[in-house]
Amino acid sequence: METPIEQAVAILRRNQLKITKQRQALLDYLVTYQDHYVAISAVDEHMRTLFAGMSHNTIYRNIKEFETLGLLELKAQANQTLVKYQCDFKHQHHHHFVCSNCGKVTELQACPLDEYEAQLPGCTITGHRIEIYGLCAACTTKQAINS
Amino acid sequence: METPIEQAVAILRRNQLKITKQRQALLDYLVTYQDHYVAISAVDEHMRTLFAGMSHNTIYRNIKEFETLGLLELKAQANQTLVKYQCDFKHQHHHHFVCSNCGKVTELQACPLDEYEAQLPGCTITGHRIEIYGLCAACTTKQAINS
DNA sequence: AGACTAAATAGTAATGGTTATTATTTAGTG
DNA sequence: CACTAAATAATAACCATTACTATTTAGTCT
Repeated sequence: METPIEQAVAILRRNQLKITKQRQALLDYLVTYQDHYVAISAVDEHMRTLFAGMSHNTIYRNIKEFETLGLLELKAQANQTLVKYQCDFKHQHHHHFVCSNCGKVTELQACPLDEYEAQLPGCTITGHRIEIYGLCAACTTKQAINS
Repeated sequence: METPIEQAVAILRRNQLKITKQRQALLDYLVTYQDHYVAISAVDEHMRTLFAGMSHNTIYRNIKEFETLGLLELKAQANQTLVKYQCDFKHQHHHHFVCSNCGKVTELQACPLDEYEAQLPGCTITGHRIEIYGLCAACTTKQAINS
């Protein structure tokens, strides 16, 4: 039974990337956010307090590399980019519900792409993104109590 | 038969916003992109060549105001924000197909929200976004010819 | 174990989209 | 025409991200 980090390290090796302390530290941190999006700049700040002397460049570069390997998922937001650990190495197709209070991500089943495809004759579909926003069950309950 | 700009101006008045030269110029420009997303920074650059002395602040502030009025639609992208004129003042619910070559936006019918809602017991859904990417019919044809 | 080499990193500075600040101007109103 | 709140111009600042380059290091080969 491989841990997520062991799986990730295996993927790095498979792609001839060196297993540096910095990359391991990054993975260790990101794996704690498997189902939440975090701002890359917050990851940057955190890593640089943990390891004084770690360079911005290293963090941003590795996050991008990890994304191309499928280890992470990136998402553009106003003024910054969010990152989430991608535990699903099989790349199963799914979509997301994102809690706007705590940031928790829930995977959703079902995909209506076929229905839309029928509305786009002659077009070439290369990708799509479906995202639902709101409060997760826990945050919905909390909100009800505090009001 | 009101033009889109007349409609927009009416909305500004209705919200006690002043009809300035700058706002009119912005609307005039944005209305030419009714079905395409443009980078706000590109709008900024364009407006400042057309009207020397127009301030960044004025452009960004007004675009945000227009968005809250429902005149525009904003979309976060890596490193910048895109804007699209929202001609649909009735706020009919729909989703988008975006051509990644020419930027053309096609509105799509149908929304699978109900299906997803059933997967989120106890949650509060506040919004959602569905976007499909690819090449529009015209760009698909062009690509076929050039290859 | 030691040497080698390409890859990775640190340290620093720059970039660029966006926002803040404040004095000045202006649209709408009476 | 005068008045006033709102809007703008002209900066400068902010801050996430990227660029640059000298130095270090992981992996490999003896």
